[in-house]
Amino acid sequence: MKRPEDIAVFWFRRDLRLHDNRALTLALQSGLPVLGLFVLDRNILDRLEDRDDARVTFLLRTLGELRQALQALNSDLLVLHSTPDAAWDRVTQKHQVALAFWNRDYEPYAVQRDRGIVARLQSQGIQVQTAADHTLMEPGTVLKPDGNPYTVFTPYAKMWRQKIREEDWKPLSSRPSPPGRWLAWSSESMPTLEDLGFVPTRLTLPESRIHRDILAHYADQRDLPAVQGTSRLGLHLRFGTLSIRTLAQAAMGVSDTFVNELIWRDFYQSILWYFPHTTESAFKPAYDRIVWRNNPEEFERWCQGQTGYPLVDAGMRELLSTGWMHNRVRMVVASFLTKHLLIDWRWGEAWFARHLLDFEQASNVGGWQWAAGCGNDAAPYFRVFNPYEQARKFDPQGVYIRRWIPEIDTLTYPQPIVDHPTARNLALETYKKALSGEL
DNA sequence: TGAAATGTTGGGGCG
DNA sequence: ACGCCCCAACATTTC
Repeated sequence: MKRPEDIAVFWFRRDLRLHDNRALTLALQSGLPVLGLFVLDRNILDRLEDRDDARVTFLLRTLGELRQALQALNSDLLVLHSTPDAAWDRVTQKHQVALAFWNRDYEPYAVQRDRGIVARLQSQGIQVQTAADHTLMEPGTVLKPDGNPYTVFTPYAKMWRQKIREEDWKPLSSRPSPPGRWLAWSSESMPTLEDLGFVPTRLTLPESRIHRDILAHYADQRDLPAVQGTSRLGLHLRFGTLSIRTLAQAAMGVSDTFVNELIWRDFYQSILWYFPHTTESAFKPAYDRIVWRNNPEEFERWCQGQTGYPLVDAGMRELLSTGWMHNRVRMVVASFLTKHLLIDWRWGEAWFARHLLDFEQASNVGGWQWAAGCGNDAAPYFRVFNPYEQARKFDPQGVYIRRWIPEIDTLTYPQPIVDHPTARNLALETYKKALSGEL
């Protein structure tokens, strides 16, 4: 009987591509035949609220493409629907695994999951190697001179720009040297959407193309929700169908404003890595004393785009209709929920997490805490967006608003849910109370 | 990556 | 010509 061959396993997670993939390149350089693995994680999928969650459609479509690409190389992609622990047990029982590779993930759930898998594999004598791939400067590489993490963006960005080197933002050459080889085999079939209990989304999924003209005009156009002035690539960065380095290379020297947004992305990854409790509680503890009104009917009207504030409703309807919302409008609706309606930012964070195709936990939590005023380097609490002013400034012709609220000029459009000056003053009072210590 | 309130300035109408 | 008032425009402070 032939002795089974030592193999390497590459665990795909949020890096669903073959090119410019750091840990995958390491795996292919190991000299061992590489088996590609993806786990449809029950811990995650079972908690999704919507059976037509567009991200599951996207995920399965992408896995299908990845699988085809590997089949063209006389290999395959092993896709298992289970918990990561059980999936790895199955892989190590079937194959003689000597090495395991993956790219690091900085979210609290992923950190805990990976810690468990590392222990499990090491106890079986399997060596684990990880790499930095998801960010340009991964958490831990941009620190204050005293070694502590930055909590304010501006000095972080300054240090980020000082520290970054060409190898941090240049994509890897598409052909690793040595070329490496994939394990020659054929897997059982891949689970379908139906197998997982999901149905196809009705939403249109964005492409991963980088438009150079959008980058070139980014600084001037990014705040206009009626215009296609932003990259809309978040979904692809989240699943790794677009390499962050490919995007950075396109933006470097073209749009400093856009690069700044990539720094915000790294910044929030670092914040979540060093302060994982911020998914649950305010970065600034005093803000956990805010007495939210948390009116469920008002929350529902916010969710459905029925607040009677045109810019807010346009944004919330855009989110439900497309799985995406313009960033300027994200700030407006977040300010409105937390300040005008005095609803806990976690409610809004959860709604965005459920509906945004480009949902990224670090950016979502960071952004919501920023808007609520309770985050690191946040907007001061007294900075209350006026939805009418924001519309006047950024949608002066009302093009965006009319696109999403065709009934704007009819009687069917609701009256404002709250009066702006009244709501503003109540928000200021409520925040002030929480911060002054009285209750 | 704000908006409102308050303060200052300067031009024009008018007695 | 001058002082006074009004108010828009801009600047500063406050929330």
